[in-house]
Amino acid sequence: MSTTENTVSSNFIRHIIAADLAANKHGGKVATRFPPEPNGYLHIGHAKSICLNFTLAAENQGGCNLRFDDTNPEKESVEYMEAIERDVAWLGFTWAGLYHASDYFDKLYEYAVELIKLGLAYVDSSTPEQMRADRGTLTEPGKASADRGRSIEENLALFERMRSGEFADGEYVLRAKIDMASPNINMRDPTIYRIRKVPHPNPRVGDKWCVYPMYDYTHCLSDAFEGITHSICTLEFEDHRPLYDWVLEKLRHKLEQDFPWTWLPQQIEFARLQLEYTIVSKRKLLQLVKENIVRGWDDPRLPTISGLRRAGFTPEAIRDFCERIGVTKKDAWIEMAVLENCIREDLNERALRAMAVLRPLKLVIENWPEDASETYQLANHPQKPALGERAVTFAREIFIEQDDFEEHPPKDFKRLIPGGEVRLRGSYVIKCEQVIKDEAGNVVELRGSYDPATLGKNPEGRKVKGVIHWVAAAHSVAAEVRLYDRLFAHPQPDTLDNFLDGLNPDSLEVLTDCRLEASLALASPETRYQFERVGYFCVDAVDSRPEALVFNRTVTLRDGWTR
RNA sequence: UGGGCUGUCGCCAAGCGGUAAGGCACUGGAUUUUGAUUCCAGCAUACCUAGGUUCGAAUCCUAGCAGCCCAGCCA
Repeated sequence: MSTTENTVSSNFIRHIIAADLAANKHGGKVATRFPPEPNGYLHIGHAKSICLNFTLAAENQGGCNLRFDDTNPEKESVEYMEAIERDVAWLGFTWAGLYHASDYFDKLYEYAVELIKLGLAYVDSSTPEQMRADRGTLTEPGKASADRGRSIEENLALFERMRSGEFADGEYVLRAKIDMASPNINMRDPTIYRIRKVPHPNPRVGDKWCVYPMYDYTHCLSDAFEGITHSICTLEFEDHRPLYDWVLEKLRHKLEQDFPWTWLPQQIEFARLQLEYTIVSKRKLLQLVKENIVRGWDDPRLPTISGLRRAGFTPEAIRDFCERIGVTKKDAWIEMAVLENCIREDLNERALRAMAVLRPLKLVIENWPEDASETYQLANHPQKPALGERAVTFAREIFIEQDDFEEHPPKDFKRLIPGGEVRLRGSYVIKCEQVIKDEAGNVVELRGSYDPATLGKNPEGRKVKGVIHWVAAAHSVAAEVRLYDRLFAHPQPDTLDNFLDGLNPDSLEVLTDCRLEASLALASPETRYQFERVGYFCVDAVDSRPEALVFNRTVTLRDGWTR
């Protein structure tokens, strides 16, 4: 009956969960987790996973954990962990529990010992080179290492010595004993523990360990420890699912002993987000930051959560985007227009309007008295009176946008031309009487007149089509405005041999001579506005100061007029 | 050519044997003191291809074709 319900699109994971619930598979429970490795900042691709995991749990009265997948201390740091927590919270989600895979190291070790006792894991002294050679190829089976037949007792002793620090990095590894001839390379006796004599960033771990478990071994068990029902990850882990299930199945008896109330989790894979004209790879993002190609992880040109936030995106827009793009197993490239539409739609509703002249051109209203001024109360939002009004003052000398005057206008140009009339937004209709140029022929100033009969009403006997924004010179404040454009000129920089070749050389233009209407003088950091006829802007959270305002362009307004 | 996965409008995406939802983009037109917003209209006889089963197939079967992922002591 309702015509306003937002049609939440179905997806294959929702189907799976519905079926599991119907079959009472996990005692009617749904528990998920978002498991980032703290080796970089979160980006829009993570947002897709975050939204998926948290909403799936919430839709089914379940919880979603935030779990740091911190099993590789060489790449991870607390700085990243803190940034991740901040970003997930900013997106609007509350985790049921906050965990670290590293907090499971004791248990994980104990389970590894169990695997050895079961004859399902062995300590191998092969070098990385030897292991690679023994692994075989995509079409040929692998060969067994000489250590594969080591006795359980010997494996137990060696693993204990690995743990106690007797061996150097790389001297030994612990491997699962599965099948060197498996067509699935992940099953050819994967390494599950390696020696790394480095401290761990988790303060509760510190330098306690010098052997660290690998992802495949750690992840499935961590899921089981936490009672996760649906372990959602991206497509590249599809080939790892048999290993995920193998570990759980072999250790099932121990899990059932330690967690008698729980169940074995199931891994479900979906396609990761691919967004045109940008990059969502932590490695490449890190490179852009390290090489100073951008100004940090929160550079507004980056698709990081912190970059989007600084650019002026709202959590609501990002969540809306994640819902709209859907969840499937198909490699898909999302057009940037979808993201842009989401933020425009949100900001159109909530951003207060204001006038800002980005590239000022002086216009003197010659029939307006020297020292007179007039103040209007203009609506903060044309469709929402409830959002109030602000005062805007008009005077003899004003600034208009350079783009809004054309000496030789193209066809259908609706703005100001020599001898032509245009409406000043919220004020009078004015006419351009004279164009003043410098020696080089550049237009440096305009002289004009206003029609006193046009305030709040249309002139009689003629139509004035154009409306332009303006600011009174003496009633405006200076500001720096940063115009951001897509970071890459190439739609799929990821597919290039060197993704840096796809960079857009004009991704940032800094305008230092902008004039804003006076009401903006008090704008506080992170406040978002629509500069009428120009776009949505946000006060920069890092560099803006009351006496030196800095605005970032979030996105332009749609422009149906093709220049 | 080993294994795993995918193929519905320009880009996403519903659909699960009963005769192609929706969003973005695009194109018209209306309203508008933002060339914005809003509104209204249009936009796949067609679902990778070819066969087959069926009264009926995007949905089932068979054979192809195309694309993506995997040989870290990364995740």
